[in-house]
Amino acid sequence: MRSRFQGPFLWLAEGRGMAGLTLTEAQSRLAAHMRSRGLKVTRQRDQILESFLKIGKHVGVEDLLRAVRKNTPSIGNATVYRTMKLFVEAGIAEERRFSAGVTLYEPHDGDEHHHDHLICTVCERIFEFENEEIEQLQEQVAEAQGFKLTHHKMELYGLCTDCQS
Amino acid sequence: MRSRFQGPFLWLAEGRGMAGLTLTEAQSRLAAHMRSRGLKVTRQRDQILESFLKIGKHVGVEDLLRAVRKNTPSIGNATVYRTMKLFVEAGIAEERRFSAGVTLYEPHDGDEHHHDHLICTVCERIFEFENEEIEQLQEQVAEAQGFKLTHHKMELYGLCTDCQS
DNA sequence: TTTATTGCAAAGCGTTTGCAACGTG
DNA sequence: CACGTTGCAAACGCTTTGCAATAAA
Repeated sequence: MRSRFQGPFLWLAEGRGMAGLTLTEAQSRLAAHMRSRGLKVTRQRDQILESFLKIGKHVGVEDLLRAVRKNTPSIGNATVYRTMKLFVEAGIAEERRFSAGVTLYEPHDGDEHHHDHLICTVCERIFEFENEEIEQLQEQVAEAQGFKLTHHKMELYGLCTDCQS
Repeated sequence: MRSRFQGPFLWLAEGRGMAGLTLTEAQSRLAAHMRSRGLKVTRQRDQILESFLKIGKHVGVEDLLRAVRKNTPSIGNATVYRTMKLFVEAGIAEERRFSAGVTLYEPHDGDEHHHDHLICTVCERIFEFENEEIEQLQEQVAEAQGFKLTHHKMELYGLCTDCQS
């Protein structure tokens, strides 16, 4: 019954370039985080970081693992799981759970340039978009309830152009 | 490491009343759905429906199961899982996956009266809100990409009033 | 009487953990 | 050298499934 999740494909809705986080930038961010916590930068972590950024978009652990194994065949899945958590803590990656129960990671550029997702329920492609107006209204809603907002998730589901016919 | 999910508590942000879906309304909706599909209305399904609506807010299967067992101690968890899927198909319930990996169900009133969530990252309470302006902007964004919107999810995370001190 | 549904227990899936060997600082 | 990290396999928690018994229609 549960159809295997095929993809996901990412289509940039706004026609803008890919993630702004460069490898060297991420590497130094990681190094800083490791240093400050007494942790170590290992070959595996660096390899995972490289593959992760090369993919540059939403990735699940399974796909990421496959990518990393091209260079480091012996890597274990536990390492990837552990490392992605680390990346999240280091501010390099963001974890997103989509509706089908799929957990994906995506590069975290910084707090400027937040984007949300448009998801086609038929072909399961994921499109990105940004909308400053909505973000401001979200702030207002939060403020009205006395909330101090830290982050948010917004996903719009529907049929993309191709799947409407 | 993974802290057991405590709750969730629901706080109505707008001070409006609880879900508008009445038991009889839901029962007839269910009966119609069953009839049209050649399925059966059983004691268990009716019992689950009653407990589900009585709770009236976000429930996980575990909590719902506990509630139903007060009246029908012999009920199996598989039945609850299967029934909730059925309710979703019948338009009685909506499935929501929150970030912690928690899957919750909530009564589905109909398409009018959609609400979203404000979630405190400290106490994990979930507040509801509605904002028509945001909904309209979402429509605009979707339209700009040629999308036909069917539904959406929006979750705002932050610190609630109580947890800011 | 037919066919869907139930409860149970077993399997499934993605993720996490314990551990001994290993590698980094 | 000390101690964090790795890969492995086993454990985990939630969810789904196969099955024989049961109950709606």
